[in-house]
Amino acid sequence: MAGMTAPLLGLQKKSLREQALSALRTAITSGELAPGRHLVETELSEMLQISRGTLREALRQLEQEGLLSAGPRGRLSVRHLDEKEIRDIFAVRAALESLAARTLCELPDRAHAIESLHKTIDLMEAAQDASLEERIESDMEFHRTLCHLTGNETLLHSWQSLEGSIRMSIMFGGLEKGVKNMSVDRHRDIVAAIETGDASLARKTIRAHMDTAADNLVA
Amino acid sequence: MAGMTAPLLGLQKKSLREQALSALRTAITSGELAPGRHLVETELSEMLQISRGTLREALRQLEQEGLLSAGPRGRLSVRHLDEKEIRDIFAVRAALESLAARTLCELPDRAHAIESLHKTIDLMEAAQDASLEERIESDMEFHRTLCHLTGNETLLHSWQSLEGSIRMSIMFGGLEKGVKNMSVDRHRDIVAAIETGDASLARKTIRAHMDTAADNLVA
DNA sequence: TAACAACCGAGTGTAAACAGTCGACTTACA
DNA sequence: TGTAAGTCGACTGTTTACACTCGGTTGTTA
Repeated sequence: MAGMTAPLLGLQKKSLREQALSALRTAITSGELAPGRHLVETELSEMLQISRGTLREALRQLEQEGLLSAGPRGRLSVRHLDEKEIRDIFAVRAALESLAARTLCELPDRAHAIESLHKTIDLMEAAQDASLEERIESDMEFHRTLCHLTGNETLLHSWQSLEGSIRMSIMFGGLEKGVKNMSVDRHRDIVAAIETGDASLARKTIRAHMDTAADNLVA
Repeated sequence: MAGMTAPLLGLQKKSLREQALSALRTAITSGELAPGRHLVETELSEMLQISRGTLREALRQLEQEGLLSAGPRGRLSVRHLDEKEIRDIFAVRAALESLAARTLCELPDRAHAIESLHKTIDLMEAAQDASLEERIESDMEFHRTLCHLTGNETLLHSWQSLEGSIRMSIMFGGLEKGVKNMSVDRHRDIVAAIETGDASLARKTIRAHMDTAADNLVA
Protein backbone atom coordinates (compact mmCIF):
# COMPACT_ATOMS: atom_id res chain seq x y z
CA MET A 1 0.00 0.00 0.00
CA ALA A 2 3.01 2.25 0.43
CA GLY A 3 3.54 3.27 -3.17
CA MET A 4 -0.14 3.90 -3.85
CA THR A 5 -0.48 7.37 -5.26
CA ALA A 6 -3.93 8.68 -6.11
CA PRO A 7 -4.24 8.81 -9.91
CA LEU A 8 -5.49 11.94 -11.64
CA LEU A 9 -9.15 11.79 -10.68
CA GLY A 10 -9.68 10.84 -7.06
CA LEU A 11 -10.19 7.09 -6.69
CA GLN A 12 -10.61 5.38 -3.37
CA LYS A 13 -13.39 2.82 -3.02
CA LYS A 14 -13.60 -0.79 -4.13
CA SER A 15 -12.56 -2.44 -7.34
CA LEU A 16 -10.64 -0.41 -9.86
CA ARG A 17 -13.60 -0.66 -12.18
CA GLU A 18 -15.95 0.86 -9.62
CA GLN A 19 -13.43 3.52 -8.75
CA ALA A 20 -13.05 4.43 -12.40
CA LEU A 21 -16.82 4.42 -12.75
CA SER A 22 -17.44 6.99 -10.05
CA ALA A 23 -14.40 9.02 -11.03
CA LEU A 24 -15.65 9.27 -14.59
CA ARG A 25 -19.20 9.92 -13.52
CA THR A 26 -18.02 12.77 -11.33
CA ALA A 27 -15.77 14.11 -14.06
CA ILE A 28 -18.64 14.14 -16.53
CA THR A 29 -21.37 15.52 -14.30
CA SER A 30 -19.04 18.20 -13.00
CA GLY A 31 -18.14 19.31 -16.49
CA GLU A 32 -14.50 18.36 -16.07
CA LEU A 33 -15.09 16.24 -19.14
CA ALA A 34 -17.03 18.65 -21.30
CA PRO A 35 -20.14 17.63 -23.25
CA GLY A 36 -19.30 16.49 -26.75
CA ARG A 37 -15.73 15.70 -25.81
CA HIS A 38 -14.29 12.66 -27.52
CA LEU A 39 -13.08 9.97 -25.20
CA VAL A 40 -10.01 8.03 -26.16
CA GLU A 41 -9.62 4.80 -24.25
CA THR A 42 -5.86 4.89 -24.20
CA GLU A 43 -5.89 8.45 -22.86
CA LEU A 44 -8.40 7.72 -20.13
CA SER A 45 -6.74 4.50 -19.05
CA GLU A 46 -3.52 6.39 -18.62
CA MET A 47 -5.19 9.24 -16.73
CA LEU A 48 -6.91 6.83 -14.37
CA GLN A 49 -3.90 4.53 -14.31
CA ILE A 50 -5.92 1.47 -15.11
CA SER A 51 -5.86 -0.91 -18.03
CA ARG A 52 -8.09 -0.45 -21.04
CA GLY A 53 -10.00 -3.63 -20.32
CA THR A 54 -11.02 -2.48 -16.88
CA LEU A 55 -11.81 0.95 -18.23
CA ARG A 56 -14.02 -0.43 -20.97
CA GLU A 57 -16.21 -2.19 -18.43
CA ALA A 58 -16.80 1.12 -16.71
CA LEU A 59 -17.46 2.84 -20.02
CA ARG A 60 -20.16 0.31 -20.92
CA GLN A 61 -21.92 1.12 -17.69
CA LEU A 62 -21.70 4.87 -18.27
CA GLU A 63 -22.99 4.37 -21.78
CA GLN A 64 -25.99 2.51 -20.37
CA GLU A 65 -26.58 5.40 -17.97
CA GLY A 66 -26.81 7.75 -20.89
CA LEU A 67 -23.75 9.79 -19.98
CA LEU A 68 -21.88 8.73 -23.08
CA SER A 69 -23.03 8.49 -26.66
CA ALA A 70 -21.52 6.11 -29.16
CA GLY A 71 -20.33 7.36 -32.51
CA PRO A 72 -19.28 5.51 -35.68
CA ARG A 73 -16.47 3.15 -34.93
CA GLY A 74 -17.41 2.58 -31.30
CA ARG A 75 -16.12 6.05 -30.68
CA LEU A 76 -17.49 7.38 -27.43
CA SER A 77 -18.09 10.99 -26.52
CA VAL A 78 -19.61 12.78 -23.58
CA ARG A 79 -23.31 13.21 -24.23
CA HIS A 80 -24.46 16.65 -25.16
CA LEU A 81 -27.90 17.71 -23.95
CA ASP A 82 -30.08 20.22 -25.71
CA GLU A 83 -33.09 21.87 -24.16
CA LYS A 84 -35.56 19.29 -25.37
CA GLU A 85 -33.49 16.47 -23.93
CA ILE A 86 -33.34 18.19 -20.55
CA ARG A 87 -37.10 18.55 -20.58
CA ASP A 88 -37.44 14.91 -21.61
CA ILE A 89 -35.16 13.78 -18.81
CA PHE A 90 -37.14 15.73 -16.27
CA ALA A 91 -40.39 14.36 -17.67
CA VAL A 92 -39.19 10.82 -17.05
CA ARG A 93 -37.86 11.83 -13.68
CA ALA A 94 -41.25 13.30 -12.81
CA ALA A 95 -42.97 10.08 -13.84
CA LEU A 96 -40.68 8.02 -11.61
CA GLU A 97 -40.92 10.31 -8.60
CA SER A 98 -44.67 10.60 -9.03
CA LEU A 99 -44.84 6.85 -8.73
CA ALA A 100 -42.67 7.09 -5.65
CA ALA A 101 -44.94 9.68 -4.06
CA ARG A 102 -48.04 7.70 -4.94
CA THR A 103 -46.54 4.54 -3.51
CA LEU A 104 -45.68 6.30 -0.28
CA CYS A 105 -49.19 7.76 -0.11
CA GLU A 106 -50.63 4.27 -0.24
CA LEU A 107 -48.32 3.08 2.53
CA PRO A 108 -50.56 2.55 5.58
CA ASP A 109 -47.71 3.22 7.96
CA ARG A 110 -45.75 6.03 6.37
CA ALA A 111 -44.80 7.92 9.54
CA HIS A 112 -41.27 6.61 9.40
CA ALA A 113 -40.93 7.55 5.75
CA ILE A 114 -42.23 11.06 6.41
CA GLU A 115 -39.72 11.41 9.19
CA SER A 116 -36.85 10.30 7.00
CA LEU A 117 -37.85 12.77 4.33
CA HIS A 118 -38.06 15.62 6.81
CA LYS A 119 -34.61 14.70 8.00
CA THR A 120 -33.14 15.03 4.50
CA ILE A 121 -34.85 18.40 4.15
CA ASP A 122 -33.30 19.47 7.43
CA LEU A 123 -29.94 18.62 5.89
CA MET A 124 -30.85 20.72 2.86
CA GLU A 125 -31.71 23.56 5.16
CA ALA A 126 -28.41 23.22 6.99
CA ALA A 127 -26.55 23.26 3.67
CA GLN A 128 -28.30 26.38 2.45
CA ASP A 129 -25.20 28.52 2.88
CA ALA A 130 -22.82 25.85 1.67
CA SER A 131 -21.37 25.55 -1.81
CA LEU A 132 -23.59 25.04 -4.82
CA GLU A 133 -22.26 21.50 -5.17
CA GLU A 134 -23.20 20.60 -1.62
CA ARG A 135 -26.67 22.07 -2.00
CA ILE A 136 -27.22 20.07 -5.15
CA GLU A 137 -25.94 17.00 -3.36
CA SER A 138 -28.45 17.37 -0.55
CA ASP A 139 -31.25 17.90 -3.04
CA MET A 140 -30.35 14.72 -4.92
CA GLU A 141 -30.23 12.94 -1.60
CA PHE A 142 -33.82 13.94 -0.90
CA HIS A 143 -35.12 12.69 -4.21
CA ARG A 144 -33.13 9.49 -4.04
CA THR A 145 -34.52 8.88 -0.57
CA LEU A 146 -38.01 9.45 -1.91
CA CYS A 147 -37.52 6.55 -4.30
CA HIS A 148 -35.65 4.47 -1.77
CA LEU A 149 -38.37 4.62 0.86
CA THR A 150 -40.92 3.04 -1.45
CA GLY A 151 -39.10 -0.26 -1.13
CA ASN A 152 -39.45 -0.65 -4.88
CA GLU A 153 -35.95 -1.67 -5.92
CA THR A 154 -36.74 -1.39 -9.59
CA LEU A 155 -37.95 2.16 -9.12
CA LEU A 156 -34.83 3.10 -7.21
CA HIS A 157 -32.66 1.47 -9.83
CA SER A 158 -34.40 3.27 -12.68
CA TRP A 159 -34.05 6.56 -10.88
CA GLN A 160 -30.39 5.99 -10.21
CA SER A 161 -29.85 5.16 -13.86
CA LEU A 162 -31.27 8.57 -14.58
CA GLU A 163 -29.33 10.33 -11.84
CA GLY A 164 -26.30 10.96 -14.01
CA SER A 165 -28.44 12.53 -16.70
CA ILE A 166 -30.15 14.70 -14.11
CA ARG A 167 -26.81 15.92 -12.84
CA MET A 168 -25.70 16.61 -16.40
CA SER A 169 -28.85 18.64 -16.96
CA ILE A 170 -28.12 20.75 -13.92
CA MET A 171 -24.52 21.19 -14.98
CA PHE A 172 -25.57 22.05 -18.49
CA GLY A 173 -28.21 24.53 -17.41
CA GLY A 174 -25.88 26.09 -14.89
CA LEU A 175 -25.50 25.34 -11.22
CA GLU A 176 -26.96 28.71 -10.24
CA LYS A 177 -30.17 27.96 -12.12
CA GLY A 178 -30.13 24.45 -10.73
CA VAL A 179 -30.16 25.47 -7.09
CA LYS A 180 -33.07 27.82 -7.69
CA ASN A 181 -35.28 24.74 -7.70
CA MET A 182 -34.08 23.58 -4.36
CA SER A 183 -36.08 25.71 -2.00
CA VAL A 184 -36.79 24.01 1.26
CA ASP A 185 -40.44 25.03 1.12
CA ARG A 186 -41.15 23.27 -2.14
CA HIS A 187 -39.75 20.06 -0.76
CA ARG A 188 -41.73 20.36 2.45
CA ASP A 189 -44.81 20.75 0.24
CA ILE A 190 -44.06 17.44 -1.38
CA VAL A 191 -43.71 15.70 1.97
CA ALA A 192 -46.85 17.38 3.23
CA ALA A 193 -48.77 16.12 0.22
CA ILE A 194 -47.54 12.61 0.86
CA GLU A 195 -48.47 12.95 4.51
CA THR A 196 -52.09 13.68 3.61
CA GLY A 197 -52.19 10.44 1.66
CA ASP A 198 -53.70 12.23 -1.31
CA ALA A 199 -51.93 10.49 -4.17
CA SER A 200 -53.36 12.84 -6.75
CA LEU A 201 -52.16 15.89 -4.88
CA ALA A 202 -48.71 14.37 -4.32
CA ARG A 203 -48.41 13.62 -8.00
CA LYS A 204 -49.39 17.14 -8.96
CA THR A 205 -46.91 18.61 -6.49
CA ILE A 206 -44.08 16.52 -7.87
CA ARG A 207 -44.97 17.30 -11.45
CA ALA A 208 -45.16 21.00 -10.74
CA HIS A 209 -41.79 20.86 -9.00
CA MET A 210 -40.20 19.07 -11.94
CA ASP A 211 -41.79 21.29 -14.56
CA THR A 212 -40.51 24.45 -12.95
CA ALA A 213 -37.13 22.81 -12.41
CA ALA A 214 -36.86 22.01 -16.10
CA ASP A 215 -38.15 25.46 -17.01
CA ASN A 216 -35.57 27.14 -14.83
CA LEU A 217 -32.77 25.05 -16.27
CA VAL A 218 -33.48 25.79 -19.90
CA ALA A 219 -34.45 29.41 -19.32
CA MET B 1 -14.59 -16.45 -42.48
CA ALA B 2 -14.56 -20.07 -43.54
CA GLY B 3 -14.09 -21.67 -40.16
CA MET B 4 -16.75 -19.56 -38.51
CA THR B 5 -19.19 -21.89 -36.83
CA ALA B 6 -22.09 -20.40 -34.91
CA PRO B 7 -21.33 -20.79 -31.20
CA LEU B 8 -23.83 -22.34 -28.82
CA LEU B 9 -26.34 -19.51 -28.63
CA GLY B 10 -27.19 -17.94 -31.98
CA LEU B 11 -24.96 -14.94 -32.62
CA GLN B 12 -25.02 -12.96 -35.83
CA LYS B 13 -25.08 -9.19 -35.59
CA LYS B 14 -22.30 -6.68 -34.97
CA SER B 15 -19.44 -6.75 -32.53
CA LEU B 16 -18.84 -9.87 -30.52
CA ARG B 17 -19.80 -7.96 -27.42
CA GLU B 18 -23.17 -7.00 -28.86
CA GLN B 19 -23.73 -10.50 -30.13
CA ALA B 20 -22.96 -11.91 -26.72
CA LEU B 21 -25.22 -9.32 -25.16
CA SER B 22 -28.30 -10.27 -27.13
CA ALA B 23 -27.50 -13.96 -26.94
CA LEU B 24 -27.31 -13.79 -23.17
CA ARG B 25 -30.35 -11.60 -22.93
CA THR B 26 -32.34 -14.08 -24.96
CA ALA B 27 -30.97 -17.00 -22.97
CA ILE B 28 -32.01 -15.38 -19.71
CA THR B 29 -35.43 -14.08 -20.71
CA SER B 30 -36.26 -17.41 -22.32
CA GLY B 31 -35.33 -19.32 -19.21
CA GLU B 32 -32.51 -21.15 -20.93
CA LEU B 33 -30.39 -19.70 -18.17
CA ALA B 34 -32.62 -20.35 -15.18
CA PRO B 35 -33.21 -17.73 -12.49
CA GLY B 36 -30.76 -18.04 -9.63
CA ARG B 37 -28.26 -19.84 -11.78
CA HIS B 38 -24.66 -18.99 -11.07
CA LEU B 39 -22.74 -17.64 -14.01
CA VAL B 40 -19.12 -18.56 -14.39
CA GLU B 41 -17.22 -16.31 -16.73
CA THR B 42 -14.92 -19.01 -18.01
CA GLU B 43 -17.87 -21.26 -18.78
CA LEU B 44 -19.81 -18.58 -20.62
CA SER B 45 -16.85 -17.34 -22.59
CA GLU B 46 -16.26 -20.87 -23.80
CA MET B 47 -19.94 -21.40 -24.62
CA LEU B 48 -20.08 -18.17 -26.59
CA GLN B 49 -16.58 -18.66 -27.90
CA ILE B 50 -15.46 -15.22 -26.93
CA SER B 51 -12.80 -13.99 -24.56
CA ARG B 52 -13.55 -13.22 -20.95
CA GLY B 53 -12.78 -9.55 -21.43
CA THR B 54 -15.35 -9.16 -24.14
CA LEU B 55 -17.84 -11.21 -22.14
CA ARG B 56 -17.38 -9.10 -19.05
CA GLU B 57 -18.34 -5.97 -20.94
CA ALA B 58 -21.61 -7.61 -21.91
CA LEU B 59 -22.17 -8.83 -18.36
CA ARG B 60 -21.80 -5.32 -16.97
CA GLN B 61 -24.51 -4.18 -19.33
CA LEU B 62 -26.84 -7.01 -18.34
CA GLU B 63 -26.17 -6.26 -14.71
CA GLN B 64 -27.23 -2.66 -15.32
CA GLU B 65 -30.41 -3.91 -16.97
CA GLY B 66 -31.26 -5.82 -13.84
CA LEU B 67 -31.06 -9.25 -15.42
CA LEU B 68 -28.13 -10.29 -13.27
CA SER B 69 -27.54 -9.83 -9.59
CA ALA B 70 -24.10 -9.57 -8.06
CA GLY B 71 -23.16 -11.81 -5.17
CA PRO B 72 -20.22 -11.66 -2.74
CA ARG B 73 -17.01 -11.76 -4.68
CA GLY B 74 -18.37 -10.30 -7.90
CA ARG B 75 -20.16 -13.56 -8.40
CA LEU B 76 -23.00 -13.06 -10.83
CA SER B 77 -26.21 -15.02 -11.00
CA VAL B 78 -29.39 -14.77 -13.01
CA ARG B 79 -31.80 -12.57 -11.13
CA HIS B 80 -34.67 -14.28 -9.41
CA LEU B 81 -37.97 -12.41 -9.25
CA ASP B 82 -40.52 -12.86 -6.53
CA GLU B 83 -44.10 -11.66 -6.78
CA LYS B 84 -43.42 -8.31 -5.19
CA GLU B 85 -40.62 -7.60 -7.60
CA ILE B 86 -42.84 -8.43 -10.55
CA ARG B 87 -45.45 -6.02 -9.26
CA ASP B 88 -42.75 -3.40 -8.71
CA ILE B 89 -41.44 -3.82 -12.22
CA PHE B 90 -44.90 -3.41 -13.68
CA ALA B 91 -45.53 -0.37 -11.50
CA VAL B 92 -42.47 1.33 -12.97
CA ARG B 93 -43.46 0.18 -16.41
CA ALA B 94 -46.91 1.66 -15.90
CA ALA B 95 -45.38 4.97 -14.84
CA LEU B 96 -43.22 5.10 -17.95
CA GLU B 97 -45.96 4.10 -20.37
CA SER B 98 -48.39 6.49 -18.70
CA LEU B 99 -45.97 9.25 -19.45
CA ALA B 100 -45.77 7.99 -23.01
CA ALA B 101 -49.55 8.01 -23.38
CA ARG B 102 -49.82 11.44 -21.82
CA THR B 103 -47.12 12.79 -24.10
CA LEU B 104 -48.88 11.42 -27.16
CA CYS B 105 -52.17 12.91 -25.95
CA GLU B 106 -50.58 16.32 -25.87
CA LEU B 107 -49.20 15.92 -29.36
CA PRO B 108 -51.22 18.30 -31.54
CA ASP B 109 -50.68 16.17 -34.61
CA ARG B 110 -50.92 12.62 -33.38
CA ALA B 111 -52.66 11.07 -36.36
CA HIS B 112 -49.47 9.48 -37.57
CA ALA B 113 -48.72 8.05 -34.14
CA ILE B 114 -52.22 6.63 -33.85
CA GLU B 115 -51.81 5.01 -37.21
CA SER B 116 -48.50 3.45 -36.26
CA LEU B 117 -49.99 2.05 -33.09
CA HIS B 118 -52.94 0.57 -34.94
CA LYS B 119 -50.50 -1.04 -37.31
CA THR B 120 -48.66 -2.80 -34.49
CA ILE B 121 -51.99 -3.99 -33.12
CA ASP B 122 -52.84 -5.37 -36.53
CA LEU B 123 -49.62 -7.35 -36.32
CA MET B 124 -50.67 -8.61 -32.89
CA GLU B 125 -53.97 -9.66 -34.37
CA ALA B 126 -52.25 -11.49 -37.18
CA ALA B 127 -50.02 -13.30 -34.69
CA GLN B 128 -52.92 -14.43 -32.55
CA ASP B 129 -52.61 -18.04 -33.66
CA ALA B 130 -48.83 -18.01 -33.68
CA SER B 131 -46.56 -19.31 -30.94
CA LEU B 132 -46.64 -17.82 -27.47
CA GLU B 133 -43.22 -16.34 -28.07
CA GLU B 134 -44.32 -14.56 -31.22
CA ARG B 135 -47.43 -13.19 -29.53
CA ILE B 136 -45.33 -11.85 -26.68
CA GLU B 137 -42.95 -10.36 -29.20
CA SER B 138 -45.71 -8.47 -30.98
CA ASP B 139 -47.04 -7.21 -27.65
CA MET B 140 -43.62 -5.89 -26.64
CA GLU B 141 -43.38 -4.27 -30.02
CA PHE B 142 -46.58 -2.33 -29.36
CA HIS B 143 -45.43 -1.02 -26.03
CA ARG B 144 -41.98 -0.18 -27.29
CA THR B 145 -43.57 1.71 -30.16
CA LEU B 146 -45.73 3.59 -27.68
CA CYS B 147 -42.58 4.92 -26.02
CA HIS B 148 -40.78 5.41 -29.30
CA LEU B 149 -43.46 7.60 -30.85
CA THR B 150 -43.18 10.17 -28.07
CA GLY B 151 -39.81 11.21 -29.43
CA ASN B 152 -38.52 11.20 -25.87
CA GLU B 153 -35.26 9.31 -26.19
CA THR B 154 -34.77 9.15 -22.45
CA LEU B 155 -38.18 7.60 -22.00
CA LEU B 156 -37.50 5.02 -24.67
CA HIS B 157 -34.13 4.26 -23.16
CA SER B 158 -35.55 3.82 -19.67
CA TRP B 159 -38.26 1.55 -21.02
CA GLN B 160 -35.75 -0.54 -22.92
CA SER B 161 -33.64 -0.85 -19.81
CA LEU B 162 -36.70 -2.33 -18.19
CA GLU B 163 -37.60 -4.54 -21.13
CA GLY B 164 -35.43 -7.41 -19.99
CA SER B 165 -37.01 -7.38 -16.55
CA ILE B 166 -40.46 -7.32 -18.12
CA ARG B 167 -39.63 -10.34 -20.23
CA MET B 168 -38.24 -12.11 -17.17
CA SER B 169 -41.47 -11.38 -15.34
CA ILE B 170 -43.50 -12.94 -18.12
CA MET B 171 -41.18 -15.91 -18.26
CA PHE B 172 -41.31 -16.27 -14.50
CA GLY B 173 -45.07 -16.01 -14.29
CA GLY B 174 -45.54 -18.37 -17.18
CA LEU B 175 -45.97 -17.57 -20.85
CA GLU B 176 -49.59 -18.76 -20.81
CA LYS B 177 -50.45 -16.26 -18.12
CA GLY B 178 -48.42 -13.65 -19.93
CA VAL B 179 -50.34 -13.81 -23.17
CA LYS B 180 -53.64 -13.49 -21.32
CA ASN B 181 -52.84 -9.80 -21.02
CA MET B 182 -52.38 -9.36 -24.71
CA SER B 183 -55.91 -9.09 -25.94
CA VAL B 184 -56.23 -6.94 -29.01
CA ASP B 185 -59.20 -5.11 -27.51
CA ARG B 186 -57.35 -3.84 -24.47
CA HIS B 187 -54.68 -2.41 -26.68
CA ARG B 188 -57.18 -0.76 -28.98
CA ASP B 189 -58.66 0.82 -25.86
CA ILE B 190 -55.33 2.38 -25.07
CA VAL B 191 -55.00 3.81 -28.55
CA ALA B 192 -58.58 5.03 -28.46
CA ALA B 193 -57.90 6.82 -25.21
CA ILE B 194 -54.87 8.51 -26.71
CA GLU B 195 -56.89 9.42 -29.77
CA THR B 196 -59.38 11.34 -27.64
CA GLY B 197 -56.51 13.37 -26.23
CA ASP B 198 -57.76 12.78 -22.71
CA ALA B 199 -54.48 12.35 -20.86
CA SER B 200 -56.20 11.35 -17.66
CA LEU B 201 -58.20 8.64 -19.37
CA ALA B 202 -55.14 7.36 -21.23
CA ARG B 203 -53.20 7.16 -18.01
CA LYS B 204 -55.98 5.25 -16.28
CA THR B 205 -56.28 2.84 -19.19
CA ILE B 206 -52.57 2.11 -19.13
CA ARG B 207 -52.50 1.68 -15.39
CA ALA B 208 -55.45 -0.68 -15.45
CA HIS B 209 -53.80 -2.68 -18.22
CA MET B 210 -50.58 -2.98 -16.25
CA ASP B 211 -52.28 -3.79 -12.98
CA THR B 212 -54.23 -6.65 -14.45
CA ALA B 213 -51.13 -7.81 -16.29
CA ALA B 214 -49.19 -7.98 -13.05
CA ASP B 215 -52.13 -9.60 -11.29
CA ASN B 216 -52.39 -12.27 -13.93
CA LEU B 217 -48.69 -13.00 -13.80
CA VAL B 218 -48.45 -13.51 -10.07
CA ALA B 219 -51.81 -15.25 -9.75
C1' DT C 1 -1.29 19.70 -61.34
C1' DA C 2 -4.67 16.21 -60.74
C1' DA C 3 -5.62 11.50 -59.75
C1' DC C 4 -4.47 7.39 -57.56
C1' DA C 5 -2.09 4.00 -54.90
C1' DA C 6 0.71 2.62 -51.11
C1' DC C 7 1.66 3.59 -46.42
C1' DC C 8 1.32 4.79 -41.71
C1' DG C 9 -0.62 6.27 -37.42
C1' DA C 10 -4.48 6.45 -34.22
C1' DG C 11 -7.85 3.97 -31.89
C1' DT C 12 -11.01 0.28 -31.06
C1' DG C 13 -12.00 -4.95 -31.01
C1' DT C 14 -10.38 -9.21 -29.07
C1' DA C 15 -7.61 -12.61 -26.97
C1' DA C 16 -4.42 -14.56 -23.76
C1' DA C 17 -1.67 -14.40 -19.61
C1' DC C 18 -0.93 -13.11 -14.77
C1' DA C 19 -2.33 -12.17 -9.89
C1' DG C 20 -4.96 -12.40 -5.84
C1' DT C 21 -8.57 -14.39 -2.93
C1' DC C 22 -11.78 -17.30 -0.90
C1' DG C 23 -13.58 -21.79 0.28
C1' DA C 24 -13.08 -26.62 0.64
C1' DC C 25 -10.45 -30.38 1.64
C1' DT C 26 -6.69 -32.61 3.86
C1' DT C 27 -3.39 -33.44 7.25
C1' DA C 28 -0.93 -32.95 11.48
C1' DC C 29 -1.11 -32.65 16.30
C1' DA C 30 -2.99 -32.55 21.02
C1' DT D 1 -11.62 -37.23 17.87
C1' DG D 2 -11.66 -32.48 17.41
C1' DT D 3 -9.40 -28.61 15.91
C1' DA D 4 -6.11 -25.79 13.67
C1' DA D 5 -2.77 -25.11 10.01
C1' DG D 6 -1.63 -25.79 5.39
C1' DT D 7 -2.56 -26.76 0.58
C1' DC D 8 -5.15 -26.96 -3.61
C1' DG D 9 -8.47 -25.55 -6.93
C1' DA D 10 -11.89 -22.53 -8.81
C1' DC D 11 -12.98 -17.99 -9.72
C1' DT D 12 -12.78 -13.14 -10.49
C1' DG D 13 -9.78 -8.79 -10.98
C1' DT D 14 -6.42 -6.80 -13.94
C1' DT D 15 -2.90 -6.16 -17.27
C1' DT D 16 -0.41 -6.84 -21.56
C1' DA D 17 -0.13 -8.04 -26.23
C1' DC D 18 -2.09 -8.66 -30.85
C1' DA D 19 -5.44 -7.84 -34.88
C1' DC D 20 -8.09 -5.01 -37.68
C1' DT D 21 -10.10 -0.86 -39.69
C1' DC D 22 -10.29 3.74 -41.11
C1' DG D 23 -8.63 8.34 -42.38
C1' DG D 24 -5.09 11.06 -43.73
C1' DT D 25 -0.59 11.76 -45.94
C1' DT D 26 2.88 11.13 -48.99
C1' DG D 27 4.76 9.94 -53.17
C1' DT D 28 4.28 8.56 -58.03
C1' DT D 29 2.70 9.05 -62.64
C1' DA D 30 0.31 10.78 -66.67
